[in-house]
Amino acid sequence: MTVRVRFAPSPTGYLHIGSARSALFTWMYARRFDGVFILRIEDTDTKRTREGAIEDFKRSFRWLGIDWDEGPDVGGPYGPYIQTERAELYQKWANWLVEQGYAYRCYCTAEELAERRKAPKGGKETASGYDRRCRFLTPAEKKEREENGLDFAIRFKMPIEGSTTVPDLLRGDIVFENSQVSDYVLLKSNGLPTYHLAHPVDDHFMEISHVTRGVEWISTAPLHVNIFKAFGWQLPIYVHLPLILSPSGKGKLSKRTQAFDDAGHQVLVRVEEFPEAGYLPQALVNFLANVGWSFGDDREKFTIEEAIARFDLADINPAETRLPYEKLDWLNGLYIQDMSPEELAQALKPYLETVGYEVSLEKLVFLTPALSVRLKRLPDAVPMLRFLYVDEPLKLEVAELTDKKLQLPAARQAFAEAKAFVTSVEPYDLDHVSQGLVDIGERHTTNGKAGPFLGRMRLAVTGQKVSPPLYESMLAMGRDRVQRRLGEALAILNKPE
RNA sequence: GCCCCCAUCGUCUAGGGGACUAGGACGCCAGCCUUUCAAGCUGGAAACCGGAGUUCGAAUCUCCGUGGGGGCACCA
Repeated sequence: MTVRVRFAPSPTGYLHIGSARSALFTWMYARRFDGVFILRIEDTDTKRTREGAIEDFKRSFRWLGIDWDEGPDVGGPYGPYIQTERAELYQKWANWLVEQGYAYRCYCTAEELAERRKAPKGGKETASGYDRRCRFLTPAEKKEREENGLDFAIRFKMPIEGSTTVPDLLRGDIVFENSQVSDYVLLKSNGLPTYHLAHPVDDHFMEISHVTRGVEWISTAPLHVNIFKAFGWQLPIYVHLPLILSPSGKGKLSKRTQAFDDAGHQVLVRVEEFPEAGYLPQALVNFLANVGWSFGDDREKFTIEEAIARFDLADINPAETRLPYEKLDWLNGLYIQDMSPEELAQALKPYLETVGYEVSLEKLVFLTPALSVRLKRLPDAVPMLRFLYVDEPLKLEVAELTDKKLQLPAARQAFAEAKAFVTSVEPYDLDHVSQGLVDIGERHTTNGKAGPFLGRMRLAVTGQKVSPPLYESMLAMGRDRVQRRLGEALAILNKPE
């Protein structure tokens, strides 16, 4: 069987991280089995359609590295791929269902329906949603409504008795009592289809082999199965993908969930938020593929190609899940370490520039190797590199410049020597600077180790608790500024107590 | 309320009747290393939701609870 799968967003919002995972799984499956991945736009709710949404989706997909073989701008033999452009097709098949006795016209207005829905929900005997009243109109009543030119929607005649089995790849057969399923609207009174009609029609004519969609569709799946049966079309393989829950586990993850989880991690929901937050697409993709699916040999970090080679929809864990954001940070850090100094410097530049730093790529490339291991997200570099771009007086206490093993008189002595050393050392490079400072440190600490001194040095030179390693930082700052800084440090140390 | 789905460490997961003393990862804790912070290395705490049943044997199969989730629109 040819694998033809699709991702079908409605252009109302942005690409949700959960949808992105569903799309990723679907796409991986197509790539694994040399299938076709289709992008279809479900824009039949014209009131909710947002200008630019389609472009936003595409941008997010491109960033993630998900490409599509058929779709709005690439075309394909099964187009058009935008549902509003297929309106006639849906109308034709809706009418066919009416003619064949599988569907009927409903003249109830939206207001009437809303009013009736306010009444308490029925018990076991009643189908949810709609009471099917227009299904049983007498010929006279029907004639009267037609003559009055009433607007109508087309509803499916759901079998009232018996049961319907929905085969699901991840859960096996799911059986529903038909009485539980309402006569859903297929074609709205404005002539556009609902999802319930568009899904069978499009997925049939686009020859979709596997319908991947969220679990929220399970409850209407028996309707879909019956529509396929009425049309006499072959049922696709249904794969209802598990939902992503909010970090608290209360309800699904949405734009409205809390901004931070219990561990203080930022809860990002829209794919487009990830690049600006400093996540790498490889890391996000790796991360998403690892939630609800696992590589199989305890490996957590893998390339998308490696994952595709082993991926199967049937291996997806059907349980709902939360996103372990702290694991994303860890993975992202690993991918940052994989970048070359040049790549990382380039990637860091925009973040530094947005806060107004004047970035020299050359200096950045020099510092980047020392920096990369301590970044989880790209913008983490901004506070760490502050000392390089912001020249401000040192604000430190004496206590911060001394140590148990480097008490006040020794600290004064050591810093004085360091200042003199920095002024005179030739050449001013990594080897000489490090040797000289280690030597000074070893001579002044009580334990004869440079460590305590070098730690105070870092603080004095960068003014920061967290920074790249000392020597690299000193070289990047330049001799003059380091000298000046050490002078300030000395002044603090020499201040009368 | 009714229907449906799901259930292993805090979180993401492996496991699908015996190889389970339940494995890995993140996070957490401790130690080592160390120029702070990281990284790295070593070690540690940490789970089969409960109860029946089937079976010589159940984390794995069945049932009943419980908990969580989803659905009950002329939205998708």
